[in-house]
This record gives sequence, structure tokens and C-alpha cells, in this order.
Amino acid sequence: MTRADEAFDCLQTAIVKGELAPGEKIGEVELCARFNLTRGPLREALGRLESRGLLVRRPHAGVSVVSVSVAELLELYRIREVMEGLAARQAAERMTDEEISALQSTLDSHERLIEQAQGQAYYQAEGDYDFHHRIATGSRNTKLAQMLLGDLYYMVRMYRYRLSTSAGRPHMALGEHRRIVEAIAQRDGELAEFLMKRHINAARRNIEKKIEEGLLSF
Amino acid sequence: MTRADEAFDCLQTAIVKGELAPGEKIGEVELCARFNLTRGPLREALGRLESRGLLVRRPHAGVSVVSVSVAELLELYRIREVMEGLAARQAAERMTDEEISALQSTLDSHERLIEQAQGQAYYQAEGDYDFHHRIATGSRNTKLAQMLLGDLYYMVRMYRYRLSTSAGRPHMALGEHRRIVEAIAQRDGELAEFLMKRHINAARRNIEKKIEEGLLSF
DNA sequence: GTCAGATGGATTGTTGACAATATTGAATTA
DNA sequence: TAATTCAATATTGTCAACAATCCATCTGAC
Repeated sequence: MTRADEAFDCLQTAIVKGELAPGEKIGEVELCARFNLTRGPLREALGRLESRGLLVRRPHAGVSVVSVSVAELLELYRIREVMEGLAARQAAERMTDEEISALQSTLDSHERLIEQAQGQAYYQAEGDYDFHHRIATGSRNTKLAQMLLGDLYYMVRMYRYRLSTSAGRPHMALGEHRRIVEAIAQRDGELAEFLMKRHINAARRNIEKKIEEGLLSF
Repeated sequence: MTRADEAFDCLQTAIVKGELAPGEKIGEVELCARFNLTRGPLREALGRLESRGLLVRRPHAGVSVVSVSVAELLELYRIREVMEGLAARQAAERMTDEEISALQSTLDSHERLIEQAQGQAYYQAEGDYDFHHRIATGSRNTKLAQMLLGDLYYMVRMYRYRLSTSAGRPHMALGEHRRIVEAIAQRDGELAEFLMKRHINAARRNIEKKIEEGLLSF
């Protein structure tokens, strides 16, 4: 692992976890001091992060974490809907039997986690992330998995940390997950796509509802 | 425009146009000499390109242009199908009337270009690119446009240059384009999505057919 | 008092040299 | 003769200094 990779990981998690506030204009030397880096690798990491849309960089004017809106979060869910629908369909066609049973096992442990840590949003979010992660890789579509895992999920997690809006509908989400896995196990790609799209659509509408209720501030 | 940006553009077009062969392991100093750059900006550009999946970089082992297969090209078309379907739907909902008439105008000029330069694959491909470009931006979905314009289209164009497989069905494609624009003009997002998906699906099957006929070598 | 312009400071962009590591080739041994 | 190990070399990763550019503040005029 090279220094630039370390810098990339550190900065990415820092942005996702909200340790670097959105819109915050932050200098390179300050970042170097904070993460014990030198400017060379840092700049490489900054370039990569800019290319992924997590921060913007104006020439001679410094870098700033991308400032975001709920409207854009909803747009992300629209993208997720179609892309993860495709991922579910291809996963149903291509996952090995071992992968499918492993997926079912993770759902079981998610269920236990939900029962144990009632309302602990963090674990729910992690379980959700695990589920979608497995299906993305199971699609055997390299670019699709790359775009989902490398771009979209990081942005969604960033919003999650920032708004602390991990749905709050764990049981319902788990049930939807089970039905999707069922469709995959039956190798019914069309149904898996339909269910996945509906699942993400429900999550998006849940956020919209919270906005209408005034529970999400901006 | 900074040196790193120049390097990024130069390298990207060089990769897309095939001037840098796939799988070719190329040294940094050679790249510097070729594009009149120093290693600092070059490395930044390399990081960005790696993050976009156009080249791979193993530590202490050099960079090499991503080597690709037709199977992966077909996977790209699967992704395009769902993403551009979404783009068409949102474009139908959100494009301004001015944008729509501009889109119709571009189709007219494409038609003239096809008539004039019969079989000149290059212009057809450029026209096709223009069409999809306008719809992606017209979706008003920042991230969606970014993913399509910044990632997928460059990869597709790379394959196009490499295989010189610009469909060869210009009139049919133009007709499909017209029907899509018609749906957008009528603000029928659902129809626009359906037609766009079918359009890209047809393009993918056209490539598959050529493979079966042995016209595409690898 | 306010706006315009210029200057100083700070920050970014760039460069070249230095250190660390993988590859390649040759030499040795089984 | 083939495989393996070792060393030389070339290439990449890293660093610190230099140059270019922007931003803010200060000064001056209207």
C-alpha cells in the first residue's frame, strides 16, 4: 500500500464520516499535518477524490468538500434504483450457489443484529451496506460493481452519516431483502430486478416523507 | 487549465483513440517525454485515470492501459441501457423547450451528415455521441450525467475506436433517436425510457450479431 | 463613506533530486 | 538443460525547495 493510497482512504473515510465538513475550504498543508502526509501523495489522493466527485478543487483556490443537498441525495437513489435493479438481475443469473447461501446467512445475522441492538441505526446501516455490496459483486459485471462500490455507495454513506437518517424501517427492509434473495435463489432475474427497484424506491420515498415531516432540515 | 488537467486530457484521448495500446506497459518518463510534462502532474493524471478505470497501476511495476474484452463491452451496454433509460425519463420531465428544439435540430443535421458522408462511420459515431450527451445533461441529474459523460462514454468510445464498430445501422439508429425525442417533446417520460432502453438494447444485439458472424475478432 | 485599484501574504502548482522496490538478466546448481 | 537464486538496473514512490497565482487587506480617490 502506497502513501497515496493511504491518503486516499483516510480522506475518503474522513469525508464520509463528516469529519471534514461539507463546503469547508481546507488547505493542503493543514491536511498534511492532520494525516501525517507530504504534499505529493496528498495531491494524488485529492485528484482521485475530485474525479469521484467527493470534493471540488479550483486552481489556486484550494479544495473544499462537496456541499450537498437532499435533492441530490434523492437523485442518487434514482440512480441506485436502476443500477441495483440490473445488479440484482445479473446476480440472479450468475451468482454461485455458495454465494447465495452466504447471502442468506448474512441476512440471518442481520436479523439477530436488529433484534439485539434495537434502534441502533449504525448496525442496521452496516447490514444494509453488506447486503447491497454482495449483490453488486455477485452481478459479475465489473464496471457495474465498480461504479456502485466505488462511487455511489460512498456518497450515500456520506449522506447517511451527515443526516443520520438510516431509514428507521429495519424490519420492513429485512423482509424486502429476504424476498430479493429468494428471487435470486430461484434464478428469477426479472423478479429480483423488480423487487430490488421497489426496495430502493421505498427507501427513497421514506426519505421524502421525512422531509415533508420536517425531520430533515436541509 | 493546469498541467495536470492537460495531462489528463491528453492521456484520456490517447487511450480512447488507441494511440496507447491496451495492455501496453508504459513508463512514466516515456509518457513525460511524449506529452512534454513532468512527473508530478503526470502522476496526478495517472491517479485520476486509474480511478476511472482506464488504466491500472501496480506499485513499483508501472502503468498499463486497461486491456479489454468484448464481453466487458457488452456489460457496458447493459449498464448504459438502464442508466440512459433513466436519463431519458428525467430528460422528458425536465428539459426546457429550448433544449428540446435544439435536440431536434441536431437530429436534422445528423440526418444531413449521414446522407452526405455515406458510410463514414466517424461522423455517425460523433452524431450518436452528441445525441446521448444532450440527453444525459438534460436529465438535470448531476451524478447521473457525471457517470455517463465522465466514465461510461469514454470507455464506449475507446472500444469504438479499437473495434471500429460504429454500428453500421445509421438510418435505423436515427429513426430510433427521432422517436425518443418525440416522446421527450410530449413529456412522456415512461415512453422515453422504454424507447431509449430498446435503442441501446438493439445496439448491443447488433454487436453480438457481429461477433457471431466472426466480424469482431476478440 | 464607499468603491476601485494595488500590494503583500499565503496558498497552490511545479520542478528536480533522492530513496525504495520490482523486474530482468546472468550465473550457478541440480 | 532447466530451474533457481542473486545482483544490477531501471523504474516508481517520496520529498523538499522554487515559482506562479489568487485572496484579502490597505490605501487612495471620488
